[in-house]
Amino acid sequence: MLDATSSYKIMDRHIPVDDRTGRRIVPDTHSRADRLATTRYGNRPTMKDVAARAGVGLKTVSRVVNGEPGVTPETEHRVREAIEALGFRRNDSARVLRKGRTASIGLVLEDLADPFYGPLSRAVEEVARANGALLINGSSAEDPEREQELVLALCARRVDGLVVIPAGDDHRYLEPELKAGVATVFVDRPAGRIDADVVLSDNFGGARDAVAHLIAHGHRRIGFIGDMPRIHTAAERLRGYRAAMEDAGIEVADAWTSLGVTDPVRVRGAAEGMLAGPSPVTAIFTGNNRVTVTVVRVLAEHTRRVALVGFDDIELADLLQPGVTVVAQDAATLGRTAAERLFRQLDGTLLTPERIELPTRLITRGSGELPPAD
Amino acid sequence: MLDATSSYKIMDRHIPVDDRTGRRIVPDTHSRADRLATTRYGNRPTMKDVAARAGVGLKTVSRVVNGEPGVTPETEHRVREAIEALGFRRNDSARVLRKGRTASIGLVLEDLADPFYGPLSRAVEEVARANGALLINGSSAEDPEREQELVLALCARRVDGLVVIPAGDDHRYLEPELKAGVATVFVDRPAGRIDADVVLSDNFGGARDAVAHLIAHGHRRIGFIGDMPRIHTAAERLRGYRAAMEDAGIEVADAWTSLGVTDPVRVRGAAEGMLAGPSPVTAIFTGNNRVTVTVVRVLAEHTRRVALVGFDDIELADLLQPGVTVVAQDAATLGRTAAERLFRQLDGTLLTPERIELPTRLITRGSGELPPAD
DNA sequence: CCCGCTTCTGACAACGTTGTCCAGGCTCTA
DNA sequence: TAGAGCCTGGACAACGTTGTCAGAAGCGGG
Repeated sequence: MLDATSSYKIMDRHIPVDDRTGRRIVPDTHSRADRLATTRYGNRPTMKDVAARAGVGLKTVSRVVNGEPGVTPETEHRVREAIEALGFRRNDSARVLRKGRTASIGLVLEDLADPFYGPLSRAVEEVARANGALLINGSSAEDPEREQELVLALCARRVDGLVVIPAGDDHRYLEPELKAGVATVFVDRPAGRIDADVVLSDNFGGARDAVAHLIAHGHRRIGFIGDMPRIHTAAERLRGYRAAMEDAGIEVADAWTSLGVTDPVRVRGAAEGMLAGPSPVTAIFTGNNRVTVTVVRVLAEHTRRVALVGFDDIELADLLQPGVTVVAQDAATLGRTAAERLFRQLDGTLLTPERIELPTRLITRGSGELPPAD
Repeated sequence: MLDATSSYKIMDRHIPVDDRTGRRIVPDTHSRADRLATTRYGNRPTMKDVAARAGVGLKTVSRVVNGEPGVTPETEHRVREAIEALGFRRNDSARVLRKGRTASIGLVLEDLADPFYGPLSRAVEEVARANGALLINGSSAEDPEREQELVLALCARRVDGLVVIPAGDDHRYLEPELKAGVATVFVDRPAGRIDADVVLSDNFGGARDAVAHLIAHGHRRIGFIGDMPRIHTAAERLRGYRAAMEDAGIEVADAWTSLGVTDPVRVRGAAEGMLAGPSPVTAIFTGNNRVTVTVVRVLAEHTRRVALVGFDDIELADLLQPGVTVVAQDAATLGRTAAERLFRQLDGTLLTPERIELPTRLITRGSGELPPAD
């Protein structure tokens, strides 16, 4: 799948090639510099070329480029001139091969376009930058196979570490990589069947608080619309919902919960269903931001006022009528914490995997404080 | 800055090291396989190790790994067993060095956390994936120096191509890279002082339409709040605003335009300023999504109804009272178009730089259709 | 039985960089 | 002025992979 050879044609830059050896043929000027100047990467100059032009040894160029001591100012000047003249830039691929560290980390998430992941990946990027690393990014689209494919492609690139928001629930395929020293932190959902660092929100507690909040405002018939329970966060939020109901001694009717429903059309259907019938719900707890947005739309079309608390904050939630009460999780902190743990694994100060749970915050804006309207 | 050596310590995995040579010391079992098994990357097995274990030559392993023909099923089976047993994974860094292509592209944008860039980078990622490439991501934070630093770091990694949303206005530093064959496409804003592919929205036309829309609804005193005119999009939108006003024969008062203002506090101040005074504006045209959001908040606090059209769509804009009329640009198409052109550059079918302008779309939702309230 | 052909395999060099180590020239001191 | 020690510079190998090429083994036909 992710394979360099088959991907796209190598652009031939119209340089004659020796049929037998495949080497580039260059007019032989009998000058060492000229012969050396013929390399690949679209004929990028190498240290060898710079050395030839500056009339110094290869290693001396390396020393200048890397700011190592032991080069006279005069020599350094000549080298710098040659670098400038040729437009040389060090090839980090080769450097990586030699040094064994790529100074890059991989981030696999569900969907870059989801507003929840924007701040998260930005936070990871900031930490990476502070540690001199670049960020390689990929979306799994909630597909376990694609997740694995991406993760392994990143491992083949020899990223130093991985931040993974898992789509699947079995990560044993990562065992050889972990053993080989690839630092790994899972975020938002725990890893499956392996022992690894994980940073998550208190999904259970947040959901329980949200539903308890609705109960405290007098609701008894409370609906829940969430994602597939296969997804850890969804399962935890469902568990929180159930716990709060049970704490209040309320028996949950089957018609009140709708699981595995996220696309707008089906969410709409689920919401309509709960609001119809002989004993409709008077409040809805929505399991993530996408569901919340759709339910807000549905409720806006209804005359009866139905209370709503959503998991995840949404932009402009305070400007709606009524404002949308939410359980907010801090995506940026999630990402920052995970990335920081990653680099602590890398510098060796972090040894045993831990599970870190970050608190959520209930933000009341009106929709969650509406009384039941029977 | 982005330097592999200084970034973080290499984790010592408690393997004794020869002080003189720095090589790992391994109990000498006099077995070739055992000696070969000692490599780097946290002691990852290499093809050499696999070869030794399978009792075949190095190249045969390479053939199996890459699915090249000319290996008997029996040999292949032995090799695959060895790969499995050792947890071998091909080192793409070495592969890249040998092949000269990294099958990765770089994306430099302003801020991953900005909702406008989420869909854009997702679209770029999709195209990259379809072409077998990975995506390396970085945020410039609207800082030209940081943009350059990032771009050059990506070039040092030898990404095959770059998609850049420029922060600066001088990209001559890219000339050696372009000459060396790094495919490059600029998005959202054109490159400065170099000739390169660029994909942008019709900022001028969109802004003119937006303001003309307000004028058509009877407004004459129309304010504009936008970003620094140093930023191309901001300048174009300002130009569109001016053009629409001029077309209608309206002279723009100094107090009506506010430039270089994006942080919420100052936007709020600018908006309040326009709405106060002897002849306040009756409508505001906001230059980007962040400004729009703040102005929506400000207007929500005012009793007098002020018309509003914003550049960029915002989520839930239809649910506000009134719905927010916007000029929407299609971030995903922007990204997809740019990435597709990038790969067409790479396969050699695209030769001369072009400027592509994508149309914008005026979405009327209420706020832009309010009549003037003097 | 030998020759030539095909099929499979492996030795070797190369990609561009960095780490090691040694040579040569210099300075400084006795 | 000779010897020790330091500084600078360069030759060389190695990182893990792939491309080239040639050798070995198997096989059929003359």
